[in-house]
Amino acid sequence: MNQPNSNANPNAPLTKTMDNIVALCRRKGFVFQSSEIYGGINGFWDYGPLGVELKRNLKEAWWHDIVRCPGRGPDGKIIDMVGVDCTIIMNPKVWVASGHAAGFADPMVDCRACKSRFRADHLLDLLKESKWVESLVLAVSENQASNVNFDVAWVNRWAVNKGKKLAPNLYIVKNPVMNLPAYSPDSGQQGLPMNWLLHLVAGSHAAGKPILPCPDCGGELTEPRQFNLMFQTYVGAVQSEDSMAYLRPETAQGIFANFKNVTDTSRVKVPFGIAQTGKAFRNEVTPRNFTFRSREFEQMEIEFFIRPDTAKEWYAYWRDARFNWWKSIGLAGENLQLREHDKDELAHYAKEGAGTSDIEYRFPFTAPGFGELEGVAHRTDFDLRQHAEHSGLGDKLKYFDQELQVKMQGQGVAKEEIAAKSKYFPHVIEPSAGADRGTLALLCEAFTPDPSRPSGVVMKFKPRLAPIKAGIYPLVNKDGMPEVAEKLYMELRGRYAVEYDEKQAIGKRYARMDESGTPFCFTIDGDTLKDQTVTVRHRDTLQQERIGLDKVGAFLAEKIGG
RNA sequence: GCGGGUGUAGCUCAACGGUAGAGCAUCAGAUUUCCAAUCUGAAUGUUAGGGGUUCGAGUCCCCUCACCCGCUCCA
Repeated sequence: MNQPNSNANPNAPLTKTMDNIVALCRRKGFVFQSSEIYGGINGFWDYGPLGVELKRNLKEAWWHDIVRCPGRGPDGKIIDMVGVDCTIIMNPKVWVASGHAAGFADPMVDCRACKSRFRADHLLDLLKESKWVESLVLAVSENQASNVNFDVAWVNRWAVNKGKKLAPNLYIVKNPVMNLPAYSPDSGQQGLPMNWLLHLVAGSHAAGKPILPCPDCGGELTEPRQFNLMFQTYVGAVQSEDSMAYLRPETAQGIFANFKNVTDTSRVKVPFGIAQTGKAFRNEVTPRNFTFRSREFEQMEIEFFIRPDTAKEWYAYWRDARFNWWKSIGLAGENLQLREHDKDELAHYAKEGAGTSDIEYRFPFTAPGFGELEGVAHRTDFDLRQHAEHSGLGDKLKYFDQELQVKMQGQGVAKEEIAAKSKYFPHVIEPSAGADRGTLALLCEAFTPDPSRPSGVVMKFKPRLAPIKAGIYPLVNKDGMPEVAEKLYMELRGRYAVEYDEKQAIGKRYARMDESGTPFCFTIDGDTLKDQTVTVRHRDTLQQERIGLDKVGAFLAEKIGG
């Protein structure tokens, strides 16, 4: 975000940089820093009067299009979708079952010499790829048949030559004349020969404990430290180990935990989806890039439950449907892309699945790269199985597919087989979107510098998403115009977010509308009083037209849609 | 967490270690006939916060916080 700030020169045209977008968000009341008057708090953001409308519009569009009016699936049938609203704090066993309690805590090590940081569980892999280790292994293996019982003299020789350049902070480079002990597989060291070699050159014998050197410089690493991304809290007034709980790191588990409740009460049948919006919390190591990586954020998640053998088609369906949805709300240009994950970046539960893809937006701070808006993943039956096991419900958590049962009965399948196959754990396609990231993408997409306008910038939100749909203004604050404008405002405000303003010159009011992204202005002028028409001012084109005073509501309904 | 940088009114910036200011924006009144118009007036600061040096600190020193950049991390 360290882009040149065009505000430094008030005469220079505004540019589409993150600094300028953040400044507009602050100035117009889209986004504020949380607890700003106390100096803020890292990784937390508030939405102001305009921002809350924008984010609500995004979430409501999602809820409307996903839960109320989902389309037809790949099977041609109307999609079955219901919603839930689960608590942020759940029984801590949920996070043991989901794997978050263990998996969200990454042990990290730091290099004391060069200050690099690594994941402790990636250390060996990083070392194998390290330049100085490559050189060392080459030097050692060139000079003997076995890399197990090598001569320590060769290691010392490497240390004073190549090692000095490649790994300046390595133990044996700093202590090249030491008498190295004879490490061998029989001396109690565990693991691969690579390990012994690394422990040897890192001076493990001197430190009295097995330590590994820094992949970058060979320096001494700190003990692994836990970086737990889960927010902890306590339930009840007394804090103790027993009362410890977590703020959810994702909303998905509330859906899985309620799977049985929903199927028992709502008459949904596989394939069907459960949708939820809500806050989630992660102690990110580095909150960065405005609201993009916040520690408190809101998700819009669907868990779509399917027969395992239909995973491919449903995965493809949701991937494309979600991509098109983001297009439909205004992220239509080249800044939106769909990216299929490579196998090696898949989450543990998705390795065997039909795939994972990200819907990504090119934010000013990621450009020319992209940042994730939504992930669509085939989660297999991992979560339901985990909850079946950890809750003790076992097979009771399985879905009973009566349609399948009837079908198999018709085919004359054996009774035992029908009993076994008609109860199963459905697989899951999970489209998981970020509401705050979506809002941020809408803000970035809308931000359009325009030197020809007094405001210098116009926020081109689609009417459906715009925080304010229309401004209703008397051209001048007299001659009966305010009365007519106020009456129109009172008629419209029950249905639409509209604004009434009678102060200052009309040009100033239009300019403010450009910055808040209001797509239409209805201006009551002298002619209105004669022929009952008003001027419509279009934000994007600056063009004006006249329509009947009684047509304004229908005009908005048509333009906003939905 | 590590390293580097930044922090003065809503914004953009001034102020030699010696009384914190300007422009724009905002608000009020007047004016008015379609794009930040004009006139008059008003409000605005614990100089990020705390401590220290000094007769005196926005300015020098230390600590904390926040933000930015790089590293790291990112189910």
